[in-house]
Amino acid sequence: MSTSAEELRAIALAEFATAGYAATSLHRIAELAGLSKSSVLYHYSSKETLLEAAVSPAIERMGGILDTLQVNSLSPAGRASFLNEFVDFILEYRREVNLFINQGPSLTDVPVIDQANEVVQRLAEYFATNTSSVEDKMRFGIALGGAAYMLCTQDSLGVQSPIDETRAALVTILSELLAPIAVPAP
Amino acid sequence: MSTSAEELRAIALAEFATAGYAATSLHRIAELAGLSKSSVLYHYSSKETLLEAAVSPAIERMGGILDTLQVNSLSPAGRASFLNEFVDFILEYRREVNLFINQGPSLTDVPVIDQANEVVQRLAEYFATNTSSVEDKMRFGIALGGAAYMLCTQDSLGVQSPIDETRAALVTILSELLAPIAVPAP
DNA sequence: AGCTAACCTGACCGATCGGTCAGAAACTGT
DNA sequence: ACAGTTTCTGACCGATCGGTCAGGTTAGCT
Repeated sequence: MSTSAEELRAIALAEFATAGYAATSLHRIAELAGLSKSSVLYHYSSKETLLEAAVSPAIERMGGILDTLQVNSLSPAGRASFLNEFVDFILEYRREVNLFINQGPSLTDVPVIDQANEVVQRLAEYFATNTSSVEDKMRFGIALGGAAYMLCTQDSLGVQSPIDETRAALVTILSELLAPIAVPAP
Repeated sequence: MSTSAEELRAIALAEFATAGYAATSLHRIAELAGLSKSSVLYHYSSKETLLEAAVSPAIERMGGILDTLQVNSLSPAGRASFLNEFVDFILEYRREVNLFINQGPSLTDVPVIDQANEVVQRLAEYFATNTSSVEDKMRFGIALGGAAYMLCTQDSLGVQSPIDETRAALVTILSELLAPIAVPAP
């Protein structure tokens, strides 16, 4: 993998997440990378391929987390370790998660986005099956969408802090937010 | 105002919020309304005018709420009444808020979006000036972005409830989420 | 019926979109 | 120096974008 390819992937991810996939042109990505549009299409055979390269690592990582979740059941300790894993995930892949959350429902014709939607759906069901309460479902939605939003706009919100402090605060807030969601009796 | 104009406004708002402003074509809006693209441009002289018509009521309403806020200071009672006002606002204008939150930063060249960004900034400062804590700023971001996300995707999250129940749950969750933000001594 | 104004449309415009292709430029190992 | 591969580019294509314009259709008023 050449340096250009990896640089293009990073630029495309940032633009897709902030400006939107459909609203980001290959010309714009090329311009930011200091290349021509043709060069972008040399490294990635289509715009969709570029999107796939940008987001698939995040999908695989989250899929893996959810797989281990089915085995290691819903004990309180399992809950806490899952939350830690999830916070690490969302901190590393904040742009990807923001993209899935905001553009997933409207990009259903793109295969890789469908995979992402399925993963988000699995995550939602993990919480939804354990509660029939409307408030609890809302708690999950606010936690997921809120964390993705906040982490991608913390600059404009005046939040600037070392990542350790961000991580600790996020664990605190999400724990509190999701705590009322009932753990089923064993 | 003809029925077509109001119908176009509603359709455009829904499409702009879900698919994105840049990604939504006038042809698409016309198609959903059962009209031609030319007819859309008869009622609204440009795509930007249509966006303005779609979102300006929400901007004015939120601006009004923030104006009364500066007078009626930061007493705990004022806090609670503000939260109620804000929940009513975000329930009525959930599509508009979702649009501001997700597309505001990337549409700075559109004047009406700049107005919206200023309002969001005022709201952020209302919370930010009362706290220097990183965690508290993050609480505000999660509450704002999370509520906007959850209210616009509650269908796919399996949340279907009467609006009164949604409202009550939202007040509960946001109160809890924002409670730790310190109220300054009088 | 006749006039007016509101409403709607198809044809057309320049610009930009994603994508193709032939070939130039740069780097490699020999 | 040479050949081969990787990297990069400009010219070009059909499709779609937002927007203009001249003219057709409908409705109400006198």
